[in-house]
Amino acid sequence: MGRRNEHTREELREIALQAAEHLVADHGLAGLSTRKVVGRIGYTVGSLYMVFRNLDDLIAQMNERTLEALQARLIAAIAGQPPAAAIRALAQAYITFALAETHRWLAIYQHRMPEGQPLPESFTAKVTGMFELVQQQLALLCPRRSPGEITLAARALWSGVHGICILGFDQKLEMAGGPPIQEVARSLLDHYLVGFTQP
Amino acid sequence: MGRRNEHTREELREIALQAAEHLVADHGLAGLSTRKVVGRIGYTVGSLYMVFRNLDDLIAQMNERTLEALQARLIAAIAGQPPAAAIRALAQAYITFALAETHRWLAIYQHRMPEGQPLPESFTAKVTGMFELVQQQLALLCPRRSPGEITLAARALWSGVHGICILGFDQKLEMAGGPPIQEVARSLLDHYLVGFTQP
DNA sequence: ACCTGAACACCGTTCAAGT
DNA sequence: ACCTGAACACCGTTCAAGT
Repeated sequence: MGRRNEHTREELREIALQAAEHLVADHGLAGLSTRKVVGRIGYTVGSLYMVFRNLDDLIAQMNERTLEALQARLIAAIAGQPPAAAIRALAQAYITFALAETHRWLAIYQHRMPEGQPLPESFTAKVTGMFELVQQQLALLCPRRSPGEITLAARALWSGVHGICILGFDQKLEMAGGPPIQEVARSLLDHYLVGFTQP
Repeated sequence: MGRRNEHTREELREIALQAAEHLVADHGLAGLSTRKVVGRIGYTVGSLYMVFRNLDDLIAQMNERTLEALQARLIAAIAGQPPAAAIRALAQAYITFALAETHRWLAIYQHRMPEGQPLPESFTAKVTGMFELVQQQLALLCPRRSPGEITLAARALWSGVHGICILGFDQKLEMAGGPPIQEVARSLLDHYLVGFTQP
């Protein structure tokens, strides 16, 4: 036993995160466990703790990678678009990602750090960065509005789109026969922006 | 052992649900377990399965009671209010409940039934009932709008308010220094309704 | 230094056995 | 009929021991 050195620390981290992502994509966050991760990569439980502080740390790092993928799609979606179209493109890209990567996207919000422990700063930084994409386009669209008003509107719209996705996937607000979430989001943006862009 | 008959089935169900509610209120859904529930009520694990199908069933029933409490507050909030004020009152009452009963309210959305298993019909019925409160007030406010438009608007607004609460409590969209969620919700409703009530 | 695997304290669920 | 408590298969985490 011991000392195999088939992988560097960084390689071990990478294959563990990939294994975790596969497990979550297939069975949701509840289907993830340390033992299943190491089972997939041919290591034993203990070795995970060489690379991650614990399971919560692994999940946080996995979710951070999901955020990176999401942000890349968002940035691609607004490329070259004027502000009004960009805001709609951001919402649609968010929904498209949530629809395509449902389990991985859900895991971002399902996971909660234990009581006192905060998320790593790099994590919150990525969330803030994504949020600023909306804020920038809103500021371009409504140059007369104060920074405070822009922040408020960005939060209202982004939270709104997120809520539409969350409740759309839960069985909680059963969508059977209801309007598709793209249309709900479009309604939210269109009507809100009418009110917000007016004098 | 066996055969104590200190409680009827219904009483056992009641004290178990109360114990579960206390555990969740104090430590969140993650702090709930069958063993902790029976520890609190002086029974052993096996006895839980006389009254609940499994832990998921217990949680679903607990969440249904939370929905009942929430709905009661919502109904009280709109009493005697004209439609426009009633819609704002619904949003504020939802936020107030989420702020006061954060863990129990979060548990409604954190819990997910295993793969195939759907939520009991009584559960989805209560969600639908709550949702219809919004729909009714919107229909009163905008009698010209078609039922389809009313449904779309109700879903957009209710999902929006929900998303504002969810992201407000997550560290995910860090609220530090940001506007309070009541104000974000007010912004969402005000601007949306300007656009929606216009010709 | 790297990795194992046993150990520990938990967990959900089942079920033979007791009253 | 009601309830127990042992049993089973899982889980996250730690750490002495091996190379």
